Amino acid sequence: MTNDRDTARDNAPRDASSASERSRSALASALAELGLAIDREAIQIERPADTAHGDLSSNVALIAAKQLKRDPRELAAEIAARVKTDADFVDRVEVAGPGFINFAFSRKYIAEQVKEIVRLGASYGDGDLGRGRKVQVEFVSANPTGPLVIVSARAAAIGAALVKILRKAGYDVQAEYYVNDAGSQVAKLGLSLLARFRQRLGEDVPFPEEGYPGEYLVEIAREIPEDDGRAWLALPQDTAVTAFGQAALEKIMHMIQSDLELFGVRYDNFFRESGLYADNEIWRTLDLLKERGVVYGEDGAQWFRSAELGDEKDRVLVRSDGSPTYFLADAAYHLNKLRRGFTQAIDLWGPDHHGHIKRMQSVSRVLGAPADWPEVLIVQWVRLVEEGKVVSMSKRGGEFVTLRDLVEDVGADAAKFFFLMRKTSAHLDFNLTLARKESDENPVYYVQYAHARISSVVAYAREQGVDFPADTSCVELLTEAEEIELMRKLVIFPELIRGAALTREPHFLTAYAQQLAAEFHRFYHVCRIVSSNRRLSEARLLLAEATRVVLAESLRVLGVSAPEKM
RNA sequence: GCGCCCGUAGCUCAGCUGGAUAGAGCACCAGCCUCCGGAGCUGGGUGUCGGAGGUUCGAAUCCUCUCGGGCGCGCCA
Repeated sequence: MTNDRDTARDNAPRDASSASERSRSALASALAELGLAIDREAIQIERPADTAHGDLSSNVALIAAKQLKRDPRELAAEIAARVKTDADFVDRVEVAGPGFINFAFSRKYIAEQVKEIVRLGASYGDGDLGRGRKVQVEFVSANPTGPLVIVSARAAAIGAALVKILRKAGYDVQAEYYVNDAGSQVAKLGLSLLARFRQRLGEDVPFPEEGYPGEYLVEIAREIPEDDGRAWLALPQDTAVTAFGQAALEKIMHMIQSDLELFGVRYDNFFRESGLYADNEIWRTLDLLKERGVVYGEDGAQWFRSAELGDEKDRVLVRSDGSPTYFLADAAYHLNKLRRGFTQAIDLWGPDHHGHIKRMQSVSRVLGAPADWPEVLIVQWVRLVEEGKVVSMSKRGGEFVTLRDLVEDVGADAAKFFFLMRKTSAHLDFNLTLARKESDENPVYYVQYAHARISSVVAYAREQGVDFPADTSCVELLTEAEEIELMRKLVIFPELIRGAALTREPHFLTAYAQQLAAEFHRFYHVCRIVSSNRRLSEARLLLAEATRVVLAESLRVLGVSAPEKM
């Protein structure tokens, strides 16, 4: 998946005061002094994996050495000698390894960041990457033919997290659910419910072969007022099926919405496919495609020339019986999105739909969309694993393990956190045994525990008369290795949000939350927060609070609660 | 046959768009509470990064081929 559309060539502004920009500027001046013409944006700044290599690192000397045919270490030394930095920012610039130039933040700089976190609170890490651009994330959009199942639960967790991450990164985001309430499955649903209703009346009727056999339709049949149902049965067959289909649809959509609510996932909009028919948007979309010369008739059907646009073959838009395909409806839907002004539409689809990406992008392109619009993320399958063994997801009567079953089993927090631990495109083994555990083995509790522990310590400190000081200069007293490591972990949070937004990958945040919790526990174990040394106590309290702020914000974007007590 | 995703420690997976000595959790073993929450901390790793070539100063990462697993290729949605 291309996810670099917001990188340098997109000219996304960066905070000039950010650490990487300050380092970039220092390197750019040094390079200019040496008469080396290197584009400022080509200077790569990265965060070394090993903290012994400093806080920021640049490989610019390695790149330049190649062009100049020079020894990289020698060149790096020349550049490093000319790098001018403020002692309030960096106190060490070193050459290491094959020719990296490493920057180590000064204690003062790191202390400033900690104060900044406490001052800003939840808005710490908010970025301007999106510059307020309108983007849409469409996710789940499961057909309203039954309750939400596990793969939809994963999509719900990922979509909701993505929405929050993108908002934090400065995008104007809309969360949308596309309701397929117009296709042939509504007729199947109608036939199924009609049969269930007649069965409820005691009639011995067979269940339709193509129907939805789930138990939920038996329950829905029971909920229909008997007089209504009988009246529908008296209608001509087609009309009766439609009536039952509509009734089933509304009940099921209601069920889906309450499942999503139970899971803590909110949408800004539920977009109904049927609206595209009511307003004739389907046919106007077809007309537009015809105008653009990409439609032809064959065998009585209307075809889209997708093969010429990168798809495997041409696709049917209108069947020979005159009815539109799902593909045409989807094209109309995406045209509708485009007209709503989204600079990017991010669609989360199941892996069984990956073959549709090319045709959806090419038809959108013809309708005026930019390249890679929509951007489709494939949410890979989930397997449930219990006691080391794969659990069958299907239950008796053609039902599947639902989102509701999962939430009732392990809780919404654990479910979401586990779904977000892997990258979206990777298969996920959901360890039910581990997710159920309320102990240290469970990563969700590990992170939440750190948050609760800090909340408790802050309360204890206040009881002891230690509170956040007005004069925060005491933070510079924090010099223990565990304190420094914790602070270093805290200050990368804004970059982490930016990275997760760019790559559309929430799993960076679950990993980060675990690492931050671990750094805090280490710090807590070694450094007593409330002690007889008042200034030091205040400093450590500020550090604990900064950690709490960042943990809470990480959990918030993941959709997981940050409890003060457990 | 063609296309997409995935092969990294016993298991489940990270690896930040090509960097420095490949990491984490789980499991297993051994330790640590007179003290702010022990749901915690510390120590313990002989990995053909599926395999083979290639590009590069540098490859788990990019390219080609190949083996294995999943999914898809409908006038269904």
